[in-house]
Amino acid sequence: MAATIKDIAKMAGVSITTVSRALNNHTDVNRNTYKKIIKIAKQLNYQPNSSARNLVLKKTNTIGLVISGLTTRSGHHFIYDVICGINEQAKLRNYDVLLIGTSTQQQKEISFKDLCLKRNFDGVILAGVRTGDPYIEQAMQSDIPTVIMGVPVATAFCGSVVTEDVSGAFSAVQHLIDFGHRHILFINGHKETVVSQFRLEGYIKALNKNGIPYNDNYVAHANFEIEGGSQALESLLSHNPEATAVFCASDLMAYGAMMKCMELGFKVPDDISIIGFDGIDITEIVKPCLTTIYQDRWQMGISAVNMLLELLGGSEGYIRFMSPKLVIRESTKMLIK
Amino acid sequence: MAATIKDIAKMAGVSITTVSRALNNHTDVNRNTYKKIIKIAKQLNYQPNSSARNLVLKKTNTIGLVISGLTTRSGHHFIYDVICGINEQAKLRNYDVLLIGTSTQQQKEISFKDLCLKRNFDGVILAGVRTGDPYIEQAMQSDIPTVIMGVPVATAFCGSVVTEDVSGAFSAVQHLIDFGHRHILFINGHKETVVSQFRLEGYIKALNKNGIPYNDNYVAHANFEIEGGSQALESLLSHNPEATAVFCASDLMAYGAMMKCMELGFKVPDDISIIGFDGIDITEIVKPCLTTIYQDRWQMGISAVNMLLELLGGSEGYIRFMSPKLVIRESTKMLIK
DNA sequence: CAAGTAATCCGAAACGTTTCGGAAAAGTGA
DNA sequence: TCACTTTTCCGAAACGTTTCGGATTACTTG
Repeated sequence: MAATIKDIAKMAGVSITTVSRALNNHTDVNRNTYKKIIKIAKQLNYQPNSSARNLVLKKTNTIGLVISGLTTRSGHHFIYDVICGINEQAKLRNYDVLLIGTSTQQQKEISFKDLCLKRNFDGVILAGVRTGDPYIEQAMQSDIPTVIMGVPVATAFCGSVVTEDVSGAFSAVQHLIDFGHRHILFINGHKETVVSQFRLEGYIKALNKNGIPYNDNYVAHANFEIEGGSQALESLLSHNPEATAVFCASDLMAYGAMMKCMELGFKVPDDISIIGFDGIDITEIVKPCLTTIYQDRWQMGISAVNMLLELLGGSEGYIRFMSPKLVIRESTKMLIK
Repeated sequence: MAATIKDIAKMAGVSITTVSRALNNHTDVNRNTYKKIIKIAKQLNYQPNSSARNLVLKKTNTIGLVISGLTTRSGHHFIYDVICGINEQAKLRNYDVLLIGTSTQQQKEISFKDLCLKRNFDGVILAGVRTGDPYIEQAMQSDIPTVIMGVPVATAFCGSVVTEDVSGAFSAVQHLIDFGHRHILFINGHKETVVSQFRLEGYIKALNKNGIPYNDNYVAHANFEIEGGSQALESLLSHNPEATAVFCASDLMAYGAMMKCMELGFKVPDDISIIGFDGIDITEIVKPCLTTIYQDRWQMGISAVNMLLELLGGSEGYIRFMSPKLVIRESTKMLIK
């Protein structure tokens, strides 16, 4: 069906070796035969068979993008941009991206190494994993170049890109404190996720720095989604009516919290200030616009690809920290005593 | 490095033929040698080299997911779910998904056929294309099994899954009419997209059916995004202050319109009813919750994969219509005279 | 003109599979 | 025991590339 190198060789009256060398721009092929070969290749609409190529080159130019929890509802707000960034950058660097959705459950059914080996990935980017997910350990122990997103690890073949969650959370809380708030609730993500502990750390740090005692009753764990934020807020507020501000570990939870506030008759930001985390696009749009800690997800994707290519080039893994940025909008307000 | 079939053959003391046959569960291999081979394979953590396999089998078990405009802002609200559906279903049917972002521009740089040939896709799902995009024609003319999303075409190797935009738009407008509205604005998507013409058709149909004259000044074209909806509404409303309802060809534009309404001092739905299209997740959440025409994007992804596999099985392409559903929420209201 | 060098080319092996066409060994029935 | 089948195995070719190691031819240069 499709034209092969043999067809070209036959038509050009040369050996397949010469065709291969011409097509790959090697030096020792005559200018004229080169031209002839290129012309025939064009004419036959020749495209090299990648399977054959990969086989002999032992390189697929494909990176596996393994995403755990790809299909969780609302996941798109965060991971989509990462995917786009990866996709763009990979294309730029001449790599293809093979998308593989997985889950904590499925990770138990097929090992990370098997998953990758079977597909001959040159390297893989692993995202969406939670603490305790098998693939984290397995990736670190395998010799497949891998960059893990969101989990700070570094080995010979394994790097990571993570946001500075501690400082992000810190600046969120500091912002609220700067606005005069002292009773600050914290709706964190689920415990099994690495970022949650860091964000808690940042929360506590900011409190400490400002001489505000940490109160365990002020923090709740939810699932990063709207409903979770909504429920958590209701519970937290009923036990701590003195609170005037809440820091949410995701924008979606922040919206959930905000809706619940309105439902309960509190105005945002007049009665209660709310700050989110992520900087998803609707924060710029839905009123009141959400003050948040913005993560450049697109750039995270780009960085991941770049790091992976460094690993492929032989360098050791490291941790790339991305600093999130405080974006002040309408959902936080100076506290009036 | 990685174990090959040869290694197993050597260890088991049999030929590679036998190993291959055992691994592929052929019948003519002795029960005991079979067991021995399987055991050694496990022990060596053998995974077949897919490049070699693809080469001889002339089949990659990979489908190309070619998405034009993957990286457009806010695109995630729609396409993400489609991707997830495709991903899940492909995995279920034992196919891998290779993601390729493209654009109208890039389509001019490399032909659809070359793009696919180079990667040895078994088949392709093409999404996000606009009328006039080169890949539509090229896909239809190539012999690569392809399903196109959103463009109703059908050839021997080419099918499509599309939503019934006409009836979707019709029921949106009918809903507004049922609520007593007669002056109904329409903020459509850009003209270059296929769905836009169908939605306009549905809009007009509903008007006609109810004896309402069509007014060209009532319809504007925008870019499917928030800002577009916002601008379009302002312009439309300033010229047609008698309007009491607006139908938007995307939820995002509906939100843009809604924001602008609020800004202009109109209440939604009290002063103006708004209905969107798509049913993205925030329509359930952001107040007032948006009445909309819901498209099951996940199911569209699944259907696309299923159709592609039918094409791969040798059947002819056809058009799969998905019916969108009217979901009545808070942004539309009975008109009080 | 001889000898050395540069420019072009090619044969064959290799990559890791699958599979065709048989061959050897073992079992069957008379 | 013989002729036949069945069971179990294997050699070799093929898939479409790349590349090593040389071979041929043409060009220099003194």
